[in-house]
Amino acid sequence: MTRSALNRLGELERAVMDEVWQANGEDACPISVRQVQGRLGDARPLAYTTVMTVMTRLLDKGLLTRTKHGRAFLYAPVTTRELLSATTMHDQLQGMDRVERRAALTHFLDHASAEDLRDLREALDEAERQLPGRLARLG
Amino acid sequence: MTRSALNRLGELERAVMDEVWQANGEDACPISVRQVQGRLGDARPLAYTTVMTVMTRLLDKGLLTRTKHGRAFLYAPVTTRELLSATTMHDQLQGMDRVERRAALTHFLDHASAEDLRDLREALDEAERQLPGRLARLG
DNA sequence: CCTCTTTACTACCGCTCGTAGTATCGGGAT
DNA sequence: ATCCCGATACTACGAGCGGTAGTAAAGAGG
Repeated sequence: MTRSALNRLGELERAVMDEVWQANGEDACPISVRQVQGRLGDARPLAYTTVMTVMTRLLDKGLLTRTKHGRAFLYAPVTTRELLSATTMHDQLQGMDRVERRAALTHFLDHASAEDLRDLREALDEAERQLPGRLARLG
Repeated sequence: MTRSALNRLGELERAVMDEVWQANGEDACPISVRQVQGRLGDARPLAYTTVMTVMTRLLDKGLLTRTKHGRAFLYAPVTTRELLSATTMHDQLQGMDRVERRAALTHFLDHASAEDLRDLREALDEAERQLPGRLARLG
């Protein structure tokens, strides 16, 4: 699951991942190709094989796992959307020096909603409470 | 400058943008194609026309501007790397409900360095100090 | 006017993604 | 045991993008 691969998901690939993630949230995972086709069906009528091809590609990219269940495979997401987003956010800061990172973070907050700022502060408090442990764990 | 276009920059396109940004930091902007070719040259020897093609594409994508200077065009970045990163970070939260956003932010902090957490807290303090003004400005 | 640099236009190849057909295979019903 | 149905594997194809660059044209300087 290369980092670059994750950001470069196609439109349909992303839509399929969203359906799988949503199914996961409804405890409807692992999920079959047929079911994903059904979920997409309302907005996007696609051939069964199209959905299967996309899901196989997502499997190759390491975003889905599958297990055989009877004659069919059932698919489940390898990671959560939230974790993936967080990783991509981090990637955006890669290769910057500290000054630039700060600037980027400041810009990020400049355009954040009041809700996000509040949530972020709480999460930050929590993260800092756990930081000593994390640093110790890292040596 | 579509959002999707920004995340989907190719390897060389990204390298060219980095050179232009760096030149900008050295007050060496606007910059010519020839100069960018020279900056890349050490690590990546490319034909002049290759660099020009890429810079024209970046112009089309809205990431560069140019002004004629004598017979040549001089290019300058439209936005900063930091702002672009911040925008992409925001994009990662798009389409999530509040619970998911919070989870994503928490994951983000879980993998942040101590330095980033410190910088983020300071930036957060600053952002919250300015928040009332921002909210008022938005109506 | 000739030459050198720069630009504009065009091209090509490899890869990815959306889309799907065909061939095959395995189970359940008869 | 056989036939059928649904699922999978394999293959394909066209559009678009990105890396790469050649060629033609245009303009400035000698």
